[in-house]
Amino acid sequence: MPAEQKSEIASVWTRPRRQREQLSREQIVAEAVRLLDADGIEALSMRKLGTRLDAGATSLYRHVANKDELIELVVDEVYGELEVPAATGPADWRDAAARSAYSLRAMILRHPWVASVLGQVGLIHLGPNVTRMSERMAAVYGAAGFPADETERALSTVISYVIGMATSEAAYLSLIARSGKNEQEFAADLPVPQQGPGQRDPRAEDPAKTREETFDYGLQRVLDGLGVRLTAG
Amino acid sequence: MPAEQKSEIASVWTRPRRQREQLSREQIVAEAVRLLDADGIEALSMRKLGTRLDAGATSLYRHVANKDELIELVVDEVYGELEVPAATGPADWRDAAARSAYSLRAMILRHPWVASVLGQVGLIHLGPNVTRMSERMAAVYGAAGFPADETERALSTVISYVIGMATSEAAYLSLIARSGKNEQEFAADLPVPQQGPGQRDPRAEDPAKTREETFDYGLQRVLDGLGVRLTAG
DNA sequence: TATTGTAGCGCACGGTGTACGCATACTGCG
DNA sequence: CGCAGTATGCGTACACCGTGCGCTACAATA
Repeated sequence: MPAEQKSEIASVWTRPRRQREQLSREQIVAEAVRLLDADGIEALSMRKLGTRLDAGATSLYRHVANKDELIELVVDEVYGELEVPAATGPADWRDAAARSAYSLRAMILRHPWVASVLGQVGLIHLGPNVTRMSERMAAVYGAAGFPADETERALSTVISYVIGMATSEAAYLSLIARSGKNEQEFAADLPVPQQGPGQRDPRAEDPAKTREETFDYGLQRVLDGLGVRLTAG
Repeated sequence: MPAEQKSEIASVWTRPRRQREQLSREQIVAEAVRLLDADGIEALSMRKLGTRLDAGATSLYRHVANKDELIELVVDEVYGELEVPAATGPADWRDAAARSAYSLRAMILRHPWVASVLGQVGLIHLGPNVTRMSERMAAVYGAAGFPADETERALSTVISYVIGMATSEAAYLSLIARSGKNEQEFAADLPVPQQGPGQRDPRAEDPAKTREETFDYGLQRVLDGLGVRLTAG
């Protein structure tokens, strides 16, 4: 039968389809993080991601329900980078809290796109890494000696501050990245209000350091405020 | 000539185009806010917005450079809703700061979509309302009596905290909105770890109030921490 | 070997932002 | 009043997006 023969011929021409190494969810998520880090959130499309993995766009849907779920997975992935000290006791609380806060800030600055996603993704039904980090941080604050029912609020306070500050830093850095300049050039060209023509803004010299100092200032104030509750109790 | 006649006939059939009231940037922005409040960020498209204004999608581009610029305008618009007390002096600082903070939180909860946008829009080149509010808030902190060079950082600290906390609240509320339930039902169905079967989570009774209390707790701690710098100086 | 499940993919659909050029309406001038 | 110049709205088109559907080729099982 010609039809059969034709299909045989076609299957001859169609190369025997070398064994494609299988896609996996881990692979997809890892490549998505790379793409996001390189090109930002608006550059993430299923087609581009598929191409990077030598796969068709729709193949990804065998391992991921949809794009939103992929983003949840990706957020959980980077939460896995956090370093939260083990809880010890009241003496070390402030140090451990500060380390956690710095680690969270560093993660957001390494992956500025998380900032643009945290507002849309509720952290409620997120994955194992988010859960684990939350528990570890809760343990740190639990061991600190806050009045009962306050440890959760204390933790939220610090996390909110860090996320708020780091988000605005990340947005700023994304803006710079899109402008093509580096941070110092960008800051130097920024119009600063109320300033004489001759004098330069001292902050323009090392903007990254200034950012970190601003972050640290706020963090210390927040920890000061929480510390009052500690000693009072 | 038939061609001319045809065009005349066509212009007869073509209704003389009743005077369309002009589109204006203000109108577009106001309608965009309404659409965003009603249906969230992912529902905002130029076509839908155009339809709501009885206009074609591309007509909007006469008044707005592109969608990103529209979003910047819209963000600036809602910043105009903030109520920031006039700066008076050290005695009133804490009250004024708290009022500003509450006003900012309320604005974000009224317009939960801003939370999902703050991470992408740098607040650097934003519009008159953002500028004005920033200046008013800076004045409040400037009159408080912080050591020189600290007022800006103090302000950033509080704003970061409020934005971080309100963003997570907004994400939570958006999630609920998508689920169709109301907040109380949603909270009741939420799995809460480590809890006996008989006892109910007391927070489930009035989740909105619990959220506000959590916000206030953190705000008071932050203001406490800043207050230390005040009295020390 | 025959069967059954599954990973990958081509195609298609409905949606998006927005560039372009035309037609109409308004404005300011003679 | 008449006309030129400009501003405004819009239809069309393009490239891209997320993703449902059904086909094919292979892996594992019976």
